[in-house]
This record gives sequence, structure tokens and C-alpha cells, in this order.
Amino acid sequence: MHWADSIAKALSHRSEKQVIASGITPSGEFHIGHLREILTSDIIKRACLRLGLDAQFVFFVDDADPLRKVYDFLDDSYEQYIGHQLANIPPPDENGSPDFDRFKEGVSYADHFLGPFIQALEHIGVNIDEIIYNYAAYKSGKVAEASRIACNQSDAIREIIERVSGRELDEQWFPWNPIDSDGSIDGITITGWEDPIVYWTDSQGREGLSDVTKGEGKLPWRVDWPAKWVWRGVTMEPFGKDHGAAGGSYDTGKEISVILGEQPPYPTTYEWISLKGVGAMSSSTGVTIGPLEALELVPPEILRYLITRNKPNRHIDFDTGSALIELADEYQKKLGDLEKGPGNWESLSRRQQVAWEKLKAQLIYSQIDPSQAPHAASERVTFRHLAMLAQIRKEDAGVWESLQRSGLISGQPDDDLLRRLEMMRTWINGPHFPESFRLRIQTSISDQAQSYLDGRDGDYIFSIHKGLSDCVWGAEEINGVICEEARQREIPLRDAFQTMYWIVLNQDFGPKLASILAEMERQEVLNLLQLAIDGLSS
RNA sequence: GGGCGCUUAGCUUAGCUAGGUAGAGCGACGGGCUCUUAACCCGUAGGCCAGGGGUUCGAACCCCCUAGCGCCCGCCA
Repeated sequence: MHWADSIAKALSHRSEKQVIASGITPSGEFHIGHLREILTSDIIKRACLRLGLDAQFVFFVDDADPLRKVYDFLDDSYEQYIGHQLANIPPPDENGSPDFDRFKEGVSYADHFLGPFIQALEHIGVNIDEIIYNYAAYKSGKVAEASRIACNQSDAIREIIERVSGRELDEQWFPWNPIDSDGSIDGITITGWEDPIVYWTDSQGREGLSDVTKGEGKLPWRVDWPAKWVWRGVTMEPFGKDHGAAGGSYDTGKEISVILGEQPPYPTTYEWISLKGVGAMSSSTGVTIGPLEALELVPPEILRYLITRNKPNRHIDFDTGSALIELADEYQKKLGDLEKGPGNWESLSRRQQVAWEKLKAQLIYSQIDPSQAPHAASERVTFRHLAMLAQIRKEDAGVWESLQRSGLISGQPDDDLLRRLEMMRTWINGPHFPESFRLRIQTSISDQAQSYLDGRDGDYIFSIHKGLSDCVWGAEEINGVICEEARQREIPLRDAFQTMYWIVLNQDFGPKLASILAEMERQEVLNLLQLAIDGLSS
């Protein structure tokens, strides 16, 4: 069974109505790891719906959280905002300085980072039923009840945190972080509690009060999280392994949740996504691939597929190199398999049946439009093939022409293919394109190639030159010349092609050679061959 | 120190809350496609399921122990 279906099944034992949540603090650039959080929720929601449950997906934006530090991408002037809530501070401009103009227009620091992310989510088919801005939720009193209970039960909550997490809270600890007169929630001492008012003294020695029902502050994270579960009725939430560690915030949260009046949601911890060979995603070390950047490389369904095919507890190495091409081609191949059907169902072993069901689920959950059944693309243009064509043909029209000629598409390319070519070009021109797929059509013969050619039959190259100078310029004809000449000389095809690969690409292998040559100008090819011949006779 | 996860063919892995002959993809090898090695099709080889113990008629699958690797435990998913 697919992992999302197992979770949905477990949830169905609890209730018909499911509220699946995700929460992210918009403190900096979003990366593909955040995408896993959201997609995990989205896929579970779809699994619930498929099972006939009533399911909603709510996305909590933790914009009530304070700015923790001046990140690398921020100007030093952000120092003054440390401790201030993300919904309340200006967004950075391209230099990392506070952009007051945009702030005046109503764009906060949180909005700045959130905007592009939400946009990416739309492209990737994530259907969020409700976005909850935590800051606004506090302001409007949604968290009032939970906040009052927490403050009234501060001893019990303190006991849970100390016992479960094993860390000691200091004397001053209180389950409420008020905002001081400057807008900061750092360095404040609680001096009293009189439902619903918290009395405090800030770092400057100024005193004040904070009404917990009016959002004049927030609950500390370990209490804030279960409070969200309770007031919004969350029944399921996936979270990163940091929260899932023993004594972590889920462990304390599930007990605090009970004090606040509700059972904790069904948990799922998910593993990190790291960038192949570089390490875990981290905004601070600059090891990131943003969701938008990822979407520029691969079609959104491939990103969904990446998440659905891996169980949440499975670590993912996001490989932007050749593995990405393989992933995309694998996806397409599986769509084809699905369309072909499982064959005689009865004759399959139980294992094979399970595998089939899972394959089906993976593809269903990969669809951008949940109402669309997976179907094989009408054209079988693989990523591999497109990667080659995009490198040989600089103009899009040339690519379409080539695909038409080879019969892979009929007529004009559809939108899907247009998009894929655009992405392929972005990929090829960017830093992530795998070197092993890069084609370097030569304009001269390298020493290395020359030394290979010296041990070969020079007449063969000469006859190729002759044959290609007057044949019809098409892949089939070119291939015919190469093979025919080789056969006449009893040269194994393998050797013949290697010879040609060395001349054209300066390596001993490559994609279908004839199709490359057919894409080149005849004169270009002849020039190269002539150079090779010249090199031999010297 | 506490905890989580992983360890199945060369590589990536499925199967583990239905315990009953180990599935797949890539790669390799062979063949076919009127003739490449990154296309396509067919086939072959390759696994004492990390190690040990236990439960069972029977364990990759359940329980215990050990080892290796990765990661999390100051609100960075």
C-alpha cells in the first residue's frame, strides 16, 4: 500500500472528518525541503479523499514568530528588528536592506518570502483549503481560549516541558511572550498574571500589560503548536525530524494538547531532503534549491512524483544531475506501464498486486489536477531525447521540426511540451545540468581524438566524407552511409561509431550519432571529417 | 547521553499492522529492430534480505541483542 493510503486508513479509524495541517515559519528563502512538508500534507489529504473521508488542508504561516537573528542575506540594519514578529517588520530589498516603501504598501517580511512560495504551490497542484496567518489569528482572538488555559495552567505546562524535554526552565518562564513597547518579544520578564492580563517588565525596565485574548504577544513555540491543533481541530500533521526527536516539541505538544482540551493530531515525521553531494538544505550555508528554482528545472508533476515515490521517513538526495533526467524518464515510463494495465490480475502474486496498487497510487498523487486520472503523454519524447535536441538546436522551431520528422510528434507541440523545452533550456544553461549529458560538438580534432584515430582505418573516414558529401541529408541516410562503409571494410560497427564519436564529440560514446549529424550543417560535418583526414596524413 | 531512521542483486530500491517460493528500475551481458554504445523491443546473469539469538510448522517481514552509516535533540522542515 502507498504510504499516504496507510496514513489515511489509520486516520479513518479516528474520524470521518480530517483536518490536515502544515506550518512553516517564513523567516527566509523557502527551499525544496519545505516543499516536502507541504506536499506530504497535500498527498495525505488526497489519500483521505480517495478513501471517502472529509478532508481539509490548512496551512499555518508562523508570521507571529520573531526574527531570530540577522541572517546572511540581511543587512545589519535588521539588528533593530530582532525579537520583532515577522508580520510586523519590513521586507528586505534586493540588497537585504529594509524596504520601507513596500512595507507601507502592506508587504511584510513574512509576505515577502511567502508570496513566491504560495505561487509555486499553485503550479504544483497543492490545494490549500485555508491559509492561517498566525499573527492575525492571535489578533482576532482565535487563540484566546487556548492562551488563557495555558496561562492558568502554567505550572502543569512547565512540568510537562521540563519532564519530557529534560531541560530546565528558569524561574521567570511563563507560557506567554508579551510584546514590549518597542514591538519586541525578547528580554521581557513576566511579573504577574490576572486572567486575561499578563504583567511584564521589559529590558529597559518599562512596565506594561498584555491581553492574551487580543494577541498582544504569543505563546512560546512549544505551547503555540498544540494551541493551533486545538483551536483549529487539527487531526493530522507531518513534521520534520527535528520536532520528532524524543523530548522534542511533538512529545511535549501531545501532552500540552490534552491540557488545552484536545487529543493531539496523528503524527508523521519526515526526513530531510539534501542536495546530492552537498548536504542538507540550509538557508544559512547557501545549500538550497528553492521551490521556484526546482520548478524551472522539472515539470511540477516530477517534483510531486519525487515526494510520492519516497516514504516520508526516507531520506531524499535531490540530485539535480543525471538522476533528475532518470527520475523524469522513470515517471514517464511508469505512466506508460499504467496505461498498459497489469495484465491478468489473477495470475499476479500478492506482492505483484501490492506493487501495482502502489504504482497506481504514486502516479495518481503525482497529478497536478487531482481530478485528472494519470495518462501517458501523447508524445513519447523522453527527457533524454529532449536534452539532446535542445543542445543541438538553438531555435525551438528546429526542435519541433526534428521531432516531427522523427515521428515523435505530429503537428505542433502542445503546451506541455513547450513548457518542457523551456525548462530544459533553463537547465542546460544553468549550473545543475549534468556534464555527462552535455554535448560538445567539436570544431577541431583534439589530440586525444587524434591519437585514437591514428590507430584506425583512414580510408574509412575518407569514404565517409565522400559518402556524406552527396547523400540525402537525413538521419537514416547518414546512418546508412556510416554502416554501409563500415560493412564493406569489415569494420565492426562499434569501432566505426567510436571513430565518429571521437571526431564529432571528442568522446567515445553519445546519443544516436546520425540524429546529431542530421541536425548539423552538412558542411560543418564535412569540415570536421576533413580535419580528421588531414590529421592522419600528417 | 537520549532518540529516530536506514542496512535487500554493481547502484537506487519494493515488499515489513494480511509471516508461506525475494519484485522492480538503472547498469552489465546477449540478441532483435536492413545494422550505434544515451532511442525502442526481447532475453540472461547477479541476492545465505548487515550479523547473532528468540517466537513459529514456516521470518526479509514479529521480539531481543550487536555492528556500521546518516540524522535529530538551543523554534532553521
